[in-house]
Formats: sequence, structure tokens, C-alpha cells
Amino acid sequence: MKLPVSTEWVLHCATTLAQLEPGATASAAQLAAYYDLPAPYLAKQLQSLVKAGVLAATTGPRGGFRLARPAAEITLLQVVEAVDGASSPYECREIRQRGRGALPPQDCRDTCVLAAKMADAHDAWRRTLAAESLADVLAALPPTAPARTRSLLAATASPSRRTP
Amino acid sequence: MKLPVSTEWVLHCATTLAQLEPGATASAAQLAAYYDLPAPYLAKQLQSLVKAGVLAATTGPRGGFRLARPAAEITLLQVVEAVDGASSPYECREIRQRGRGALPPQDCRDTCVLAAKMADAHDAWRRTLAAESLADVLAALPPTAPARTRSLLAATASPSRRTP
DNA sequence: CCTATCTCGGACTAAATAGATCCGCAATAT
DNA sequence: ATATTGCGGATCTATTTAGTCCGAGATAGG
Repeated sequence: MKLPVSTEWVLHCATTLAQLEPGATASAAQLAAYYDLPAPYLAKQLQSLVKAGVLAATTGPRGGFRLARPAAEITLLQVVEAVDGASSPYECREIRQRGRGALPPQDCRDTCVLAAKMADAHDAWRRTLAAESLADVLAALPPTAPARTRSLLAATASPSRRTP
Repeated sequence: MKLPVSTEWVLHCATTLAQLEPGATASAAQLAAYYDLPAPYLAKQLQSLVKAGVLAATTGPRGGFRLARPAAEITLLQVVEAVDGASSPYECREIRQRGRGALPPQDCRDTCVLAAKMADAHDAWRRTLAAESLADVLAALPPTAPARTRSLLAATASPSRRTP
């Protein structure tokens, strides 16, 4: 059971975008430079956040990504499931109905006990992440963070700047 | 984020072994026939349960697997983590310390807020599975299940029995 | 006490899936 | 009109998972 590494990327990028002034955008190249990440792959992941309705993208020069909603209305669960999907890690394939020990269909009207317990655990996981919003994360950061983030992001805005 | 398919196998097999009389064993071949599973691969997974201390194995003729402890003292979490490992699905690679936006080490003395939230979610998942024992699962099954299981398992005990 | 056979145990091979990259197309502000 | 940016597809590699095989060890029966 493993989440893709891009989960950490998009969580941090969403936190970064939440620190921008309303309406401002950051491009995929800026975010990639900010965290030293492979730009094309990061862009692909940000696109899935757009499809999930977490981010909004504007194309063209000076375009980029911004939060689709206020930070208080975006939960960590929405970000995580945008890149990893919402399906449960445990998939019940009904092996209780196969083989020599197969149960008759009348005994399988309600879901398998084991599958139910695994679903309970997944629900607990989702509930924990759904209870935390990007605004909560921002509140845990030092008050100087947004200004610092904005200035460091802007350092990559112009393509003429190149630091060897 | 996906658990191996063998997770379902070992959960059901552990439940099956919990229905045997104390001291009785079932071989990997018996369990594989019971659930129509590939026998060698199932054996491999049962071995990891032995290494994790959940099952005990006795070799030689009439040998096989049995629970290493009473069913009430074996949690679903122990079974799941025996095949999938105990590591968290979210791995923090400290990207906050890399790239242009890298934070100074003094700001990273305590763990990343995002990593902490993801760890909280994983703890909630583990707690849910740790609260459920094999005995609890047995209690949710019909009272006739153990007798049925034992008789169907025994049908594969002798290699001379072959049903075309 | 010895042998035959049944069991686990770990090493080995193939398939699937995730990770990562590249290129062409559409859209927009300068 | 042009340059810059997001968007989607096709492609390639690497890691993990799924599945198979053969050998070591132990017990039951002679």
C-alpha cells in the first residue's frame, strides 16, 4: 500500500498556491523550480487537480494555476484523491464464493465481514483527511511564510533569469 | 494506493484457521483448494504470516499451518501488515528542504505539517484494524460455519481423493 | 533405526503497473 | 502576429507484484 510520490508534490504545491494573493497564478515551471521537481511530470499531476475541481488553470502568457475555491473549502482528502483516485486500497473479490468452500449465494446477501471492516478503516482514513483544510495547514505555518513564498516564486517568473 | 490481492487471501485463510479445533492444522494445499487459489503463491504469503508471528507452521506429513495465538489476540492489523508491511503509504521526502524555496534547517526541527496530517490519517486506519480481532470476525459468522469449514477442508486432506 | 513421503522454505522468472518524459495542439495576453 | 502557457496523447523505463519452481527438513510407518 503506497501513495505515489506526487502526492507530496501536489500537497505542497496546493499549500503554496494557497499563499498567493487572490487571483494570482503560478505556472508549473515556477512550482517545479520552487521544489526542484521534474517539471513535465509535475504539470501532469497539476492537470489532474484541475480535472478534480481543486485547481483552476488559465492558459497563455502570465497564465498558470490557482485554487479553484477558498483554501478553507479545500480538504487534504480532495487533493490526495485527485492524484490517487478515490477507490479503497482493499478490493473484495468475493473469494468466499469460489473454490470448494464456496458459500451459497443466499449467505452472501450482505457484504463480507472482512470487506466491511476494511472499508471501515478506509472511512476512518478519509474522515481524518477530510477534516483538515488547506486553511488549517496555513494556520500552522509561521506568519512570515506567505510573503517569503511569493517573493521566491516570483524569482522564476521571468525566463531571462538563469542562475548557474 | 492499493493493497496486494493476497491481503484478501490471508484474511480469509486466517479466519478459516481460527475455526479449527485447537492444535489442528491445515496445509497450504488444503487452503488453496478451499478458496480456489494458486497454491504455491498462497504458501508464500502464509510464510510471511509465520515470520510475523501470526501463524505457526509444522512441517512433515500431516503438518500445516495453525494460529500462533488465540483468535482473540490476533488483530486484523497484524494480518494485513504481515503481507503488506507496516510502513505508511505516505512517505515524506522533505521536498520543503529542496529547490529554490528550501526552508532553512532551523525551520524544519519538527516534522512537516502535511506529513503529520497524513500520519494522523494512517494512525486512524491502523487503530480501526487493530480494534478488530479474528474472534470478533468469527462472532459475526453463523454458528454453523466452523463445522462446515472443517468438513470441507478435510475433503482435500487425502491425496487419493480426486474429484474430476 | 531407516526410509519414503509429505511439508515448509527460499530462490527464481514473467507480467502488470506506476513513474517519468516527450511532442504536437489549443488558447490567450502582449 | 508571436511567444508563452496549459492540455492531451503516445511512449519508454523501472519497480513492484504475481506466479512458479526446486531443495531442505521433519514426521510417520516399517
